[in-house]
Amino acid sequence: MAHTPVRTNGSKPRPTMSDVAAAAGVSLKTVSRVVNEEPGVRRETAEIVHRTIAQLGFRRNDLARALRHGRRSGLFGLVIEDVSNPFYSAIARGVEEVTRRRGMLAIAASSDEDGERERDLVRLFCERRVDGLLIVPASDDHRYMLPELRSGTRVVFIDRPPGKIDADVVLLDNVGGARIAVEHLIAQGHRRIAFVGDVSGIFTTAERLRGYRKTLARAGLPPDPSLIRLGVHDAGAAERAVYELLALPEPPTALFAGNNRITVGVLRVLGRSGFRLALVGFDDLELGEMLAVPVTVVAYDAADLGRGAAELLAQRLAGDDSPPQRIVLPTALIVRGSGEVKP
Amino acid sequence: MAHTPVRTNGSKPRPTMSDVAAAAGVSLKTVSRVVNEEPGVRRETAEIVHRTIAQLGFRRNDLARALRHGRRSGLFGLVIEDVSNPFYSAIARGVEEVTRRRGMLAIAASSDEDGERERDLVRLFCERRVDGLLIVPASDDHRYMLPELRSGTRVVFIDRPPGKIDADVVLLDNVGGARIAVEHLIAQGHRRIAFVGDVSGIFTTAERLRGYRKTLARAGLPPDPSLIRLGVHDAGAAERAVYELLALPEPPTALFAGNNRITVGVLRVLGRSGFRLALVGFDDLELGEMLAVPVTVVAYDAADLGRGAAELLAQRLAGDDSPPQRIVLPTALIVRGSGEVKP
DNA sequence: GCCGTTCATGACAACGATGTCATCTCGTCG
DNA sequence: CGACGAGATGACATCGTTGTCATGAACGGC
Repeated sequence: MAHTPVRTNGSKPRPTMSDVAAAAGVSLKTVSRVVNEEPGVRRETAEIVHRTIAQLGFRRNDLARALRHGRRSGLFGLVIEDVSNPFYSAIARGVEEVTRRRGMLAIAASSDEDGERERDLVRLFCERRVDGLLIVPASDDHRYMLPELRSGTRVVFIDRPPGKIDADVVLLDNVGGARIAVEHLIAQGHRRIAFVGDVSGIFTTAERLRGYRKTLARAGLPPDPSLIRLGVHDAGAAERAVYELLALPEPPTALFAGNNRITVGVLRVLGRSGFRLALVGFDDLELGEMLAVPVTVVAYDAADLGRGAAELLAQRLAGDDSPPQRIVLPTALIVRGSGEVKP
Repeated sequence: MAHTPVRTNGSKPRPTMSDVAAAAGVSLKTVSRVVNEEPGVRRETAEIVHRTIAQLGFRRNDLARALRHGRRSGLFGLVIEDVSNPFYSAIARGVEEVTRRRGMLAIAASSDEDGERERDLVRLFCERRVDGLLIVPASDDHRYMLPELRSGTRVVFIDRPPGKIDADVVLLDNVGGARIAVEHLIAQGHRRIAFVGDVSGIFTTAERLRGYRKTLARAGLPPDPSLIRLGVHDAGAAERAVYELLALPEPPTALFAGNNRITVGVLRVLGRSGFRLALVGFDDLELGEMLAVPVTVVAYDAADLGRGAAELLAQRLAGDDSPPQRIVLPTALIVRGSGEVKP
């Protein structure tokens, strides 16, 4: 335990360029030149300055630096539902990969699906003069950020399109994902395929439902409203929905779960009750292959959402003023067993 | 080069307090007073200013604000291994809960277990003048940050103690967790209990190994070096280690897995081979109860690590200069089945 | 009616960095 | 030998905000 003691109370203020200049016997501007590796400083002078910097432990103040007119803060602001949710933290990771390459940083914060919190975060981020915003929408009206956009702060939306404004957005192919899921179940011979989804007001739910309906129609299967359960918000509600479906006069033989929480609820019922029911879920599950019922899912690369959005944002900041883009990322079916149960 | 502000499109620059002052026909300082809700402004005047602010879409510039001497940036810097890893993102969530309550924000970034990257991030954070740092160590020598600490930037370490400096740290009770795991296996009647762990140089591995050894000794069970496998870094290596253990002349009847990656590897072997082997893992697994082999684990609240560390950091910034603390958070056994297999 | 007090407001410097421009010192060429 | 250009360096304003102090008006007490 031969530790160097941390001296915290007698904390000297951070040295500034002026301090370095004084100690090195040069002018402030010369220090600035050395720090920024600008030309026009004699090698010897630069060395002296470098030594002094190391000796004083000088660190350039990026706050002051960004203050000068036209300078950028080098920050992206990321608003997601919950930083601890694997889907969103994967997005954050994707964003970080882009910011890291550019020597930037990202501030992430959770909106917890609260529109007001989203607005608060946007305000906080703008007060810190982030160069751009990346937002997974929690509110359905984004006109409140028009003044920010006019002031040059750029924004790219992720996973859901913005409400009432036109802006860049990076989405998953929700319709296509639903299509491959339902087509897979149809190919196994199923004719009565149920859909359990979250509140239909949520963009992703609506799109997945749309894909489900379209695919059934294209296969010539008659739509049956009793097989569609919406407003299912958590695993518990999903369990109840499944029991209701199984209690129908003509129960479904297959089920398409609209997101991972619902898939978990369905799996609980299947694990407990021993019902035979084919299942394909949207969103991959960690350890999906090691579950008691290995689950077939529609998967995608969530980090790509973050990467794509951050790249687009960077492109916008670099001056790209083309019309707003809508980027759609592909989904793929991962076959593990639960979706291959025959009717 | 003429001074050309970087402005991406035809966007107007953000209005400043001066702009508001001019438009409202008052002085800059009066606007400042209104914005900061300082006393000494007539209600009427304040109203005019508020209207002008709304009309121009003024947002106070926190960069400029933080520049004034002694002001805080209102930012915490969080260095974790990987923002997309559930353990670390839970920590980030805990930190966010604290910063949110205080109107602050946190910048999180991933060190990817790279000591050099950790130093880079600390440098970046300090250049942005974060008020404090929260670090899950990736390097084993933190003397490099002594100058920062002397300048008043506070730091709290998470999950692993710092190297070669003395500072606050919030840890899990690794020894205690190992103890309850091994005691549980002993209580089931096991006498040959193996330990599979990561590189022994990692603090958490060393502590868990220590707890394992101590508990065996206290139970009067002879230590057997052949039952200890270290340097196991991923699930694949864990699989191989388990096969080796099972091939011993006197194979173990129970196994304590040092972390979640190892637990996954062990579960794969158990799922495939049908071996009977009791298993307790350190770290909970998502959907642990729904796995083919429901897994008994040593669990804890990772968010508490973040919360505790952030609270402590805030306390330090508020002026607490007491000696460095070591906070140890409890762990608990979650019994699900895999640990209750009899010898 | 004068003076001291309070209250509202404003002028100005400072924070730490960078952009602009001036100055100063050489070596070199005519 | 003197003018000149190039390279090195520095003085100073500036970014947007807040802290300090000054100013000016209104007001009450004597």
